[in-house]
Amino acid sequence: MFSNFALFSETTMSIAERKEREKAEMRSLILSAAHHIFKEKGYDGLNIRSIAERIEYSPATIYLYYKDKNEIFYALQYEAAAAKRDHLIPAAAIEDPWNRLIEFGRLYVDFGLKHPDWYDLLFLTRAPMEHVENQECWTLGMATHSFFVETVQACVDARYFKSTDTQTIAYTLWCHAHGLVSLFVRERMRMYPPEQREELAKKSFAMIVKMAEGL
Amino acid sequence: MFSNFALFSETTMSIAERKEREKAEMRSLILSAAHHIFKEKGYDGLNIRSIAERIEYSPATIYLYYKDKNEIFYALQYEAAAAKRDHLIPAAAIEDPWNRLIEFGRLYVDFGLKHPDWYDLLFLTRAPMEHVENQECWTLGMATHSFFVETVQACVDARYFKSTDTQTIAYTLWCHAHGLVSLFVRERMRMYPPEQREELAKKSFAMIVKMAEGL
DNA sequence: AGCCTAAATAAACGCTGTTCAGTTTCTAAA
DNA sequence: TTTAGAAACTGAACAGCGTTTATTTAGGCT
Repeated sequence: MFSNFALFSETTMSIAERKEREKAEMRSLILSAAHHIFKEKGYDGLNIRSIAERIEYSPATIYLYYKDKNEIFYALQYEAAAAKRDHLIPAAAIEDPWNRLIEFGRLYVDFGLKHPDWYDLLFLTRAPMEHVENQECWTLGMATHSFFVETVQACVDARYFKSTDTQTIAYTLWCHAHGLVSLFVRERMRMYPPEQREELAKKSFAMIVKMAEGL
Repeated sequence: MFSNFALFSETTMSIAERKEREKAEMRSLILSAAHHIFKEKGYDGLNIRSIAERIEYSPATIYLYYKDKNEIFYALQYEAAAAKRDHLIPAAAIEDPWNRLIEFGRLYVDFGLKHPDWYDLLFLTRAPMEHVENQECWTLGMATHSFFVETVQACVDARYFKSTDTQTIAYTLWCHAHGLVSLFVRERMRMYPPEQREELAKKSFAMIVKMAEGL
């Protein structure tokens, strides 16, 4: 009757460990399936049944490992955040803060244009943002953003700007980069001829750099 | 047998006119219902059945007046474009191109923050953009955008900038404003404390104006 | 071997956009 | 005024979605 309270035997322990490991493996199996489908068909083409089919389980099984589709969304958003961080890492090696800032910006835009789906997931998708603060992806995103702000701060400290309002400078530069990428990702560049679009983006990036020099 | 080819009688004509009028009235009835539901429940809360219920027709009837949900979406997008144009109109009265440009930008951001749903519909919603070029909303949006570019051109002509690259200047300013609004609309300002957000937007707008002065 | 728990699933629910066969309403000609 | 035909409208269904439930299957413990 009170067997629940008995200490675990060694075999029980190892079995419990295996169970836990299997649970984690199943979660990552589901996630990697979601990842693949997302990359192939985009977020719209991603649904529970297609995940289930790919891993050869029933749709209901998914719900034993993820509470709902949002949890999968959060996990995927974490992958996007990691991909973005990895893409930006090369900039961190640059010592001069000004050059680091420029390269960071260039890589940020580059990431957005090369991986529109990831960017979309991170910054453009409607999601239950009320809960995202508690998610890993949020923490990671904040860390990357902090790195950006710190680089701006380093530029301020090194007197690259006249202005010392680090937060506003960072935010303003981010707005530009985010706006630029967003117009591409959500296909609002159609008002420009296809062959002009990328050039316009490059010119605009160069222009914001010039503008920032005068700050 | 060939009665199809007979000339319409006068009564037939007037009836045909009434029919046409009724058709147009029905279309606008559907659209205004969609408009209301959209304003109350947002785009996600808008569906064919809710429109049908509101106008007291069956869902199938909707399809006699609009090909599919996308056509309603386009019509709604036109309303959003019209609302945006109306919001920006006051700027057109300002004679000095530089002040006109600033006010245009201020009103643009103001519109986005005051009507996030409209802004979303215009610039952030995933839509079958392949066909939107043929829609009225696109024409209207292009006209408003042209007004913006012309204002930048007027500033260039009046030597407000050293640079003469009108297109890139306009695009860069647009990127900033669009990015700023997008971060609000898609709730990515959560990394800043609520009470700081609007102030940051204002400061950033002031900063981009300052930056533009040095162009 | 038998019991209990945990894993997996088939089937359903309620929601969506959309279509179609069938009914009702209206109009034009006899 | 009657009647054939067209036009307007709708109930019911389909296929797809996220999610839940009752039930079956499998695995580990006594």
